[in-house]
Amino acid sequence: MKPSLPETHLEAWRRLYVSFWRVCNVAEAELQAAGRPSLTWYDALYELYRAPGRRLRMNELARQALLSKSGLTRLVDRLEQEKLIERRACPEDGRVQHIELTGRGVETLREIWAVYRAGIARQFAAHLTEADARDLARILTKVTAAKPAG
Amino acid sequence: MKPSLPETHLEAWRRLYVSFWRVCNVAEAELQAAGRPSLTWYDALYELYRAPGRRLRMNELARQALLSKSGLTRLVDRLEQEKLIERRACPEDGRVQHIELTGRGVETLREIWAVYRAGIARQFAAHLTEADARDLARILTKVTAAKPAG
DNA sequence: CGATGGAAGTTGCACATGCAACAAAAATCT
DNA sequence: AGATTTTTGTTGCATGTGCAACTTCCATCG
Repeated sequence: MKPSLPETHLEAWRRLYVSFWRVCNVAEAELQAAGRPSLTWYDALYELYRAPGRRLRMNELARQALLSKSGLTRLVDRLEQEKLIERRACPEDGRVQHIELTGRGVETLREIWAVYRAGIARQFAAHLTEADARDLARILTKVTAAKPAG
Repeated sequence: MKPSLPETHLEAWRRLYVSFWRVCNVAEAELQAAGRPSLTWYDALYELYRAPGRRLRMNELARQALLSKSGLTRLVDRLEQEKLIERRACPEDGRVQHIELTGRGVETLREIWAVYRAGIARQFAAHLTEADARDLARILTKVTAAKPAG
């Protein structure tokens, strides 16, 4: 199977790639300067925040936070140490750990978000009109909505 | 300064974020399955390939490959070990190292690109019309063209 | 039931990366 | 010229991450 990749599409990917790193690097730098945790913690806390009951199993969280199983184990170790989450044994399945966001976790999530949000606003949103943003979201939804398979 | 970040813009960022990781994760997995180096190597080799004379100084390469100075030192160590680049002392400035892409480096670059390209085509480009890609590139250029400052 | 197979998380290890401290060389200043 | 400052790249250390092997528990099948 020969994948077709016209120059226009390639150029779009390049721009997306650079945009992503531009925003993330700035945000990471600002988070560190502000003494806040990194975007990795944000992603994990945010996924928990969105989840029903503010908790997820390790497996689900790993997939949504884009980490490997082992990577997540260590991340959860750190989050637990900071009392941002709690590990709860699942009564129905002895293998499963429920990771539950604490109040302190929500608080930290908001602190990170304040900084992250500012970075997105300045490095990204400030350059886009309302129409731009709408188009962008519409087009990229086609990518994200598709099955991740190959 | 209060940064404004309307919901539309935020949604656009979220889609971009997920799109990026989707493509990169798949590409990384496929590169590893194919026994090829990672995207980090690709980025470095590609920047060298684009550069006039196919060489750059450590500083420039670090900035373009989005790595820290020390990170790049180690990366260049590995690339040199594989004979994909060569370190050349700069005759005009004793502090500077010119990093020069070798023929073998170009070859490896093409090998990585074949796999990477397929990933982009399937996970990204396949979902976009020509007009989508054009719009995407046009809009994101506004982001990438802006000064990275804050 | 007991045995086999599979799934969920955790650990050992290797490796890649960033920060801070450093060495060497150039630029600047007096 | 000599001293100070700046720039460029490299190293020590700490940290974060993935893969593979392992443990524990559940599911399935005889």
